[in-house]
Amino acid sequence: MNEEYNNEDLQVVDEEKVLRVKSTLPKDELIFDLAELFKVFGDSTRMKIICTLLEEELCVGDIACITNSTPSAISHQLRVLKQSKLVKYRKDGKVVYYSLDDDHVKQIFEKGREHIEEI
Amino acid sequence: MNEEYNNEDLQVVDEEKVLRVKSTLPKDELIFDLAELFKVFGDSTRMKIICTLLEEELCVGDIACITNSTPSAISHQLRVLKQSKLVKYRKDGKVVYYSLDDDHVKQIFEKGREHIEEI
DNA sequence: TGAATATATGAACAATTATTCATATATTCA
DNA sequence: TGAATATATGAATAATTGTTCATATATTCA
Repeated sequence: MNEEYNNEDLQVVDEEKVLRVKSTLPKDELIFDLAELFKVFGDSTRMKIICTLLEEELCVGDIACITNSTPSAISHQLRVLKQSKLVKYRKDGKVVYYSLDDDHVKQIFEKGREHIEEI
Repeated sequence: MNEEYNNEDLQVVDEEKVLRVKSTLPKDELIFDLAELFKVFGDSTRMKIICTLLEEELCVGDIACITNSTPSAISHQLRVLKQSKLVKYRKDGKVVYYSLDDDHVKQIFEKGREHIEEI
């Protein structure tokens, strides 16, 4: 943000409107968290991982195989998905199985798909 | 993607599963488009713009004022939102009014908020 | 215990991108 | 017509980020 810029330079078209909308805005923190959440969906590799996990629980190696990626790249991205509470995991010996954490992922995915397909 | 890496190096844990999930994956193009769509939601400035437009139609200058940003930055980001068909606009003289293009934006926003707030 | 395997992770590099600044375009109105 | 205003946009810069590579950790099993 340009620290020099002062919005008072603007001739606001509708000052009342501006004040009203400003007062209804969610807290900056929520807006930031929402952006961070959608950022996680905003990468092809992670979106592919999500698509595989929509089907069933899978281990890292299998996800890598299905998505034509490397286990390392997948592991890095699973970490991101984990941090956003989008996936959970269970360990079984050497193998770590990942699955979607809750139904929001599927719902967000579906809403996105609806938007894409209705254009 | 590492072109050298060959997934045949992996000892796939469950080959049948891999083939089954692989066959149900959406086309690469849809996955890519979905990631591109969510990428648009994945920026604080754009998320703020979306929040303002959830309330009502607004012109560029008013959005800039409400979000404490510059008209230039807002205009750049509105372009991105426009390209994803998330916002539409109408001109009225010098002023351009932007609004959300359809209800998907609100729905995606709400699903995201639900996820955030239920953690 | 030691080799093999699955996954995780840190550092580096390359690519993407948001903002700024300068400027261009479009519109109004005196 | 020309000044003022609203918006748009291109280029440059700074910051973020995804992948790779090397390596570390954890687990199994011979």
